[in-house]
Amino acid sequence: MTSTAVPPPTLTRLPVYARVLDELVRRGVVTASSVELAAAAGVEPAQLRRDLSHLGSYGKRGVGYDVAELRAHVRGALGVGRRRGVVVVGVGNLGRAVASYAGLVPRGFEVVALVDVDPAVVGTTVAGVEVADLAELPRLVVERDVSLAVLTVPGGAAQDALDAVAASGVRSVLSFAPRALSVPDGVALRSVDVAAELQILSYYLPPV
Amino acid sequence: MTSTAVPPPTLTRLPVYARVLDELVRRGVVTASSVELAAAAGVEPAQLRRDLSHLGSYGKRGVGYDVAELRAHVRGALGVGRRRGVVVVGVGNLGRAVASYAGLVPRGFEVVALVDVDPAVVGTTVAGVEVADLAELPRLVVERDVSLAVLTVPGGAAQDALDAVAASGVRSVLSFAPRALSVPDGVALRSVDVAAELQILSYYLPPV
DNA sequence: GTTTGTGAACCGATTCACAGCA
DNA sequence: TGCTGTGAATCGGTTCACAAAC
Repeated sequence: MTSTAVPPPTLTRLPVYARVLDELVRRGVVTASSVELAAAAGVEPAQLRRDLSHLGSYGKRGVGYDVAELRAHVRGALGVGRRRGVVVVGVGNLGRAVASYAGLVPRGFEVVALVDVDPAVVGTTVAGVEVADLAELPRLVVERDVSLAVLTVPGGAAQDALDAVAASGVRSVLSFAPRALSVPDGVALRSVDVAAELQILSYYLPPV
Repeated sequence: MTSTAVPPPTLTRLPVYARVLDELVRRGVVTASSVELAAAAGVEPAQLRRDLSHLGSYGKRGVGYDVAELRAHVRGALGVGRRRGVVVVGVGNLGRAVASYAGLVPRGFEVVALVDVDPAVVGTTVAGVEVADLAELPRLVVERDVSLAVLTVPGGAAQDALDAVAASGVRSVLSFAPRALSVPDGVALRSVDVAAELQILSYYLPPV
């Protein structure tokens, strides 16, 4: 099976596999079976084999997978081959935390721009990047080769922020705002809602 | 259909419905149909009706749903009827952002404890709460009635942190660490991985 | 008339189990 | 022999479409 579209559930697991393969490369492991990889990733072996089959046929029967080769293919499928510029929209506590997050660089992401609408924040420097006004966004996106946006604005500002980043040419957006957003054409949006995650976990707590 | 187990996909949508219903209550809306609710939540009407049917039968045919009543049932199903104490484990940038996040209180969550292992951080105050040593966790969980933990520790410390919160009696955990974690018995774990989200979004970017 | 709640059909992902290859 | 890749079976969620209820 060659690279036709990857099913969404598989896509969400690819970063996990990429992380596992990174670790194996770091430890100098050359070959790994689906059983070993699946155990490290926390999935079933059949699931992992099916997932990988959507990318191509990179294993050897009786042997397993070449770790370095497989990692290259997983990375290739995710499009994380090269550095990606990220703009953080909304420089509050969460925006600052994202801008300072050390886990991005090793995965190929670099926060190259920060924007906000608050004059008290614009002009300050966070994680080595000067905060610009939201109006500068279209220019920054072009000049600094921004591929992705992270929205860390209050819920009420999220739709405007999404429209603004879309208008400036960014097509992939990660939102932390607790809102259902109307997604402009051609834009890929993923959302993380911390309060919602806690509410989901509350379901499993013993009742009152 | 009465409240047997709620399917996981439905469970992830309930917080969205809760938010929509909050907004309608705020605007003084008394009744809403599945079509209206679904549009506000960004799902299909049939999906919403099926989801709600897992909670019980609270609509009136020809009329729709009583907004206040439905909200009470959704909240009840999520177990967000009353305030829940939260401990934040790991007081770095992200931990501070979570502790300061204004979106938690309106949804019934209160950060009542912060712990870290770094002596430079222990003893400082963040968002009105003094940071304690990780060793204090079992005592704090009991004394401050902690129901949920948020792990904002480096990846390498995540498994230990999870084991520690589980040992101290917390059964619901939200982790921000980019690791596959082995989950202790009886613990519900959800994970948010910001770098993984960006990698998933990278898939949709134009190739190199 | 309107709208819910739900069987039934559909669709897609997961899992099984084994043929095929190293 | 050992392990992959994948048809086939299975499982579960989504969507359709309509009878029942208001």
